Amino acid sequence: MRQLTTILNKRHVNKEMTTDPLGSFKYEFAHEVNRVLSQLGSPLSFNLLQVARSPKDKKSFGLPVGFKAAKDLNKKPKEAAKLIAGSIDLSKIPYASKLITIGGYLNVVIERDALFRDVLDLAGKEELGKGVRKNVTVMVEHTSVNPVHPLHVGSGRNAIIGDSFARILDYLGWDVKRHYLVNDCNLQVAILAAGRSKVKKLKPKSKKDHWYGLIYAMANAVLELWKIRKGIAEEGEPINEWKETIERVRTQDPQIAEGVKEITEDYVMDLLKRYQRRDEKTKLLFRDVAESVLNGFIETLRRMGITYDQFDWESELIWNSWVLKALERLKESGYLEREGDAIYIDLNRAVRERENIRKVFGIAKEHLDLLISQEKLNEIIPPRFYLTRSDGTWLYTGTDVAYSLYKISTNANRCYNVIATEQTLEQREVRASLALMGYDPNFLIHLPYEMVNLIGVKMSGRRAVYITLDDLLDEAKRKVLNILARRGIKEEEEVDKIAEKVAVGALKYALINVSPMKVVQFRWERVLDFETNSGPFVQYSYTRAYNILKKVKQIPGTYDPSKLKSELEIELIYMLANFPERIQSSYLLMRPDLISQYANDLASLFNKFYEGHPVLNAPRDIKEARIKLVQGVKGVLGKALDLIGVPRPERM
RNA sequence: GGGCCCGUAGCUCAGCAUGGAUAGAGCGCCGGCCUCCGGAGCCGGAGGUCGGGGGUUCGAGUCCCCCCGGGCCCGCCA
Repeated sequence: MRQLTTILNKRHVNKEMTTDPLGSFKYEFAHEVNRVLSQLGSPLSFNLLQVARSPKDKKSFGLPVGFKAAKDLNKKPKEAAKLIAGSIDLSKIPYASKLITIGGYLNVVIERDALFRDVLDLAGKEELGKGVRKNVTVMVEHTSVNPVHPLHVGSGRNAIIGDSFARILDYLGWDVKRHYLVNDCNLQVAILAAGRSKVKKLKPKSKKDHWYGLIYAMANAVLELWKIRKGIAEEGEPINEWKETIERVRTQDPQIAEGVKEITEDYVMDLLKRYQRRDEKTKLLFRDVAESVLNGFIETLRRMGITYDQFDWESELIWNSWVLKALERLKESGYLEREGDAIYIDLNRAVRERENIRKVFGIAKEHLDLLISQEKLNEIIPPRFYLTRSDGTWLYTGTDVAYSLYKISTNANRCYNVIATEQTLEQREVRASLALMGYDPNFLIHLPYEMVNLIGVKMSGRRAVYITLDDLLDEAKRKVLNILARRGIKEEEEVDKIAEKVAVGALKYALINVSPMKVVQFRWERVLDFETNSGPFVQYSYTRAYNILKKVKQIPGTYDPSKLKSELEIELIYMLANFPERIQSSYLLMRPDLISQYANDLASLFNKFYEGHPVLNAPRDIKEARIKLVQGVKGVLGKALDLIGVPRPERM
């Protein structure tokens, strides 16, 4: 966390401050206070985040310097604040007009008109909080769902968070490359391929990812039942659930239920082995399956406005010898071991011997000694990190290490991996592998998120029990169309476009608006609720601002910001002024939900303003100022929607 | 058993990186507002031992420790 503060205090170094008027005020204020404190011999220091708006007078910003410095200066809080105030040079602080002390607080009264003017200008140009182009490439890997069944709400959360985070990085000035790892070399795909091989003659009857999802469930059911008969099934594989799965598939597609039968484990493993060895016939089977499902994904994701710069195929990592390059480097490290054809990294030894590996797992030397003496090291760190199976096929872990090697060979400066929290340990193991290969493990940054809990249903891809994104989008769209019909928007083509935008907004907002570290409690109603705190609510406010501006012939060149003096107007502008800080937070904390929360708050405040503040019908001077305000709100609201990937409708 | 995460209003969630100046939204419930830029809106009301207990501090929802409850991980699955 110390690191975070350091970043925040360095923010003034680049030119971004020019797009963050309030931030530059806060920074210089804290900086000036720090200067005086050190002059007075106090080691205390403040950062810009601590500068808070005064809830008392509403027009000043303050720091609790008196309370904090009381001891150092050997004075009461009030006197300490006054003493510090005496040496503050206001000319060093932009937008500062007056210094006051309230108890132990040292407050600066802001030059409101100047601040408002700068904020509104930047907001209107949609440049508030925008970073300068850095000419540094950053990679974001997200979605990367196994191509075995359609995208459901869980995978949707990944894609939406990942896409939003990429948009935030882009706005802040990085060149973002969005990558999708197509996992086509694992057991799940092999099971699907095995199923497909049993019904070669069938042609897809529905959207391909949905259709293949049925084959996948059927293949799983048949395989598990076979395992149960052979007595090699894992515990907790109840025969009934698999029979139910077969019936579920039968009701949707009897041909699949009839066609897919008798799949053995040996058959699946053999297929996988052949594919990884690039057997041409097997390749045709796997690629056809994986590409079909992936194309279904792409269609859905595209509908949601989520696109990628590159799709990286796991199989290519094997065939183009990235896995072998990784093995070579790991061999050089001396920690690569082998047990028959199963290859693994001796993590236990690596952790004991290598400081950089301990660092990846967050274990200090002293802690390590304690763990070793208590024989508890293996409880914390799995002793072996397997990369291949004993039949020589690559595990996901192995190709993931190779993938990391590939990533670091690009010109990217770092890579965010948007991956569920359940893979935290695996992500550390991969980072450790990167370190053993001689690279900086911090190149990879795990952006973790929790799962989606479908209330009342236990989702299972293997059993074809899930809510698909396609179904959610369609259902939301139906509801929007109903509302639009009542609102009298008739042009058919436009109605469809609007409904699509609103449906997408509703779904994306519902999945992004929770902190990534919390499990989303998902209900259909949540996506279909278009009231306050929803995507459509924010979109609605946006269209209100948009349509006011549309009726304005010309945005005034000059205006008087002091005409904006009602409490709501002032609050609105301060909220706009906070946007850059919000973006910074959401970047540093890897939390796109902070943007959606902000968008909702801004929309809500704007609606209140809208209710009681005529714009077009106001007297000329007030009208000019309010138009600038509306333009600023529209700009920031629009940009916030962009950052969370929610479309901007113009009517709805 | 060990590690990580979560616990704030009936429900779903902000607020915790910055300890500070009177704990916030939405949904649901109760009651109001469409001659006026779009009512997917606005206004008002009821509703809280911030999981519990210690500690640090002038001050703790926020920091530290212990405990309780829930989730995830500890696979030659991904």
